[in-house]
Amino acid sequence: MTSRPPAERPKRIRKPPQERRLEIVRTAAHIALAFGLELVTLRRVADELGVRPGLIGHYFPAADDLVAEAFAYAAAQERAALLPEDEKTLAPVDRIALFVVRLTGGEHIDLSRLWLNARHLSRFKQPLRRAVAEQETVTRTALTGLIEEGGFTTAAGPLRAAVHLLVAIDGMGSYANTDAEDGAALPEDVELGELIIETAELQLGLEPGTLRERARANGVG
Amino acid sequence: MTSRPPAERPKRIRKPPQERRLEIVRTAAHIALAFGLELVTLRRVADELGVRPGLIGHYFPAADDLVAEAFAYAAAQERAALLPEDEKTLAPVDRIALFVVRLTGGEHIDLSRLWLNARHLSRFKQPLRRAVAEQETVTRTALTGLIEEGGFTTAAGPLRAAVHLLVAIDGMGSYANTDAEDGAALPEDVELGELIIETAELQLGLEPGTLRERARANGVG
DNA sequence: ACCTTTATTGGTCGCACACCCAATAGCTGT
DNA sequence: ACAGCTATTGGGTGTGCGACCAATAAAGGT
Repeated sequence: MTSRPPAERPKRIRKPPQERRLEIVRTAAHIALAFGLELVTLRRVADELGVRPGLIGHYFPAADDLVAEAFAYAAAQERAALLPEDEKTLAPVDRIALFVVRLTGGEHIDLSRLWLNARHLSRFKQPLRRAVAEQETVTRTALTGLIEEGGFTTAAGPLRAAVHLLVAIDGMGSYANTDAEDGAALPEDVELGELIIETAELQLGLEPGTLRERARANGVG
Repeated sequence: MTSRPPAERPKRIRKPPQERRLEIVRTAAHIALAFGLELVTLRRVADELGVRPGLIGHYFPAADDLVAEAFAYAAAQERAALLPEDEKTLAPVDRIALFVVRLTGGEHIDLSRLWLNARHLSRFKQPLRRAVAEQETVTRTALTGLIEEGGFTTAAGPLRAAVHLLVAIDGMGSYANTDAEDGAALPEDVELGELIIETAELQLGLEPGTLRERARANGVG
């Protein structure tokens, strides 16, 4: 028993660049969601993927670009889940209802964390700042379009109504890392999600309760 | 000329612990405001202060505590600037007007950045999370008190009105790092500060324009 | 079958960080 | 004037990071 099996050379798996690249971005997005964008590091992604760090550096010579792409990937997925393409047949009020109710449902807490993360980190990383601005614009445009299309009675036009709502959503997201144990940030009878829905109904000139009702009618909530 | 002047021993200045400690926290708060909380590091603070890193470690054996105190210090100063003690004689509506108008005036952009920074970083640092919750509570309590005292006609009580407003403010703060160059995050005719003031007036049952007017009447704006 | 291309490895370098510890020197009370 | 306390220094350890590079091996074209 003097000879050990020869150190098990890791079989080298070579993939088409496009595929490998996607794999890397997906993994990075997963890390970003679960642990935060600052942990999207060449080493970390490589570990998760079972390859060597140098390989990640080969695809992303500047690590900041990977961070930005990871965020963009996750954010795009999120939007697809909140405003699915296959719901385009629904009335605007229904789509908005689903959007808001899903968003405040509590399952998107990790997404809120990610956005908060990105908004802060974009202070230091220009590529990420760019990606955040892009994702913002896409969502704002989509929401503004829905409001226009729905013919709501807004106080100052669809765009401003959309921004009002998005600001409220980001405000709620600011509390995503607040732990109830650390001094009870909010009295428990104040539910942030409720406030967002109130804001939406206020901005769109809807009767209180309309959005939840529309969402429930479409099987959410 | 073989002998150089003996390497100029840095004169060792010994200060009373309390004073030194305050000095350290002040310096840390300054760094946090100017460069971000992640740059509040033992080395960095020591450099700024002209001492050796070990000294900072002597006062703050856990670096996270310094970060938390730096934030708390800056946040407390901010509140003192937005809701000064010596304005307690003013009517609640005036104090709230000054609070909101000062906040949206654009000079507090670095404070918004700091809050965003802290809200995100508190995900990883428990002492900071605690400090954020504390500062939040103090501000919310003060604002709720003002709303109560002012006898406004709120839709759902002073606390909820206060939270509505604070969420909107945090939402605006989310955009503190958005650079106009990176894809024009917002159409320029949408002024976030305006939206906050609108929200405040809406939540407090005030005529549009009231808050700016009250602020101007008190010499701000 | 060989040859070119390049995806992938393995390792190095320099940097910044928190944390720890022994030696030193300024201050205070006696 | 002296002694004790401790604020302050100087240096060392270990970690994780991005960037860089030469060597290697898998795939594809001819």
